[in-house]
Amino acid sequence: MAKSNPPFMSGVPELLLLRLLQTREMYGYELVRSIREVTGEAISLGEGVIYPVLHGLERNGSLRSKRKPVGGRTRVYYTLTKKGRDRLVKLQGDWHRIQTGIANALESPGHA
Amino acid sequence: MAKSNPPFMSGVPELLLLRLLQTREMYGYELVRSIREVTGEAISLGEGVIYPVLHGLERNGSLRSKRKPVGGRTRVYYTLTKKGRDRLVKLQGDWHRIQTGIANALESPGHA
DNA sequence: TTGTTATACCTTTTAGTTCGAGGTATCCTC
DNA sequence: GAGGATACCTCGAACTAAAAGGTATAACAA
Repeated sequence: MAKSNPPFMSGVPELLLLRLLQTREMYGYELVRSIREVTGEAISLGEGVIYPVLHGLERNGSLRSKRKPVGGRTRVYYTLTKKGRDRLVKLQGDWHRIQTGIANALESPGHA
Repeated sequence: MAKSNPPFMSGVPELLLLRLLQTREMYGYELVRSIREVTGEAISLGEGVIYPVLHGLERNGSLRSKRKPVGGRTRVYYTLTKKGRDRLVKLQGDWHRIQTGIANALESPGHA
């Protein structure tokens, strides 16, 4: 891994993409900006992260894409498939579990 | 990365170790079990993860170690240094930020 | 006393992610 | 016509964590 956005993420890009696409279809460049907004600037993922993940999700059947020409440029819009929705539910559950586990660890006694 | 404990962790081992050592000094093998307990089984980190992180933290001055022979075996106890305490504060802040950002992303509208 | 489980340390290999930088091309504004 | 924003993409480097393997002592059971 590398060093910005501080650590603590792995699978997070995937989770965020699926979550955003649950609301409506979106294209890559748009998703890059959306992630910054939606997370209140807490998380910022570059195109070099987003596109590969998008392609991977499409390859494994979680997403479907369709190209739309918009004013000379082409946008590639992504939509969730059934499999993608299932995957999202799973990841949300995982995240919740981990997040709760860490919260427990951080709260316990020892603010000595 | 790999695939168990589900994803979503990176820097998490370090955070948990520092947090546990904030309470009291502990040795490696003990930390491995403690992490399972404290996180309510949500997170399980093997020795292959813990020891290297411990050594890294000591190398960079976040931890100090001392060997104690206990009934024939030797235990290596770790304690937080000033630098380690600072590091913990930083990581907790990072975690909080990320965690909040993701919570925002997951809650927003779109439960369509 | 032999075998197994638990304690306790450790390293190496492998697999996987993310980041950053770079690359192309169109459109719009100044 | 230059520069910035839009829009797609790929590759290489850096880093992580996971899994598996390795040593050795202690404790307990068969």
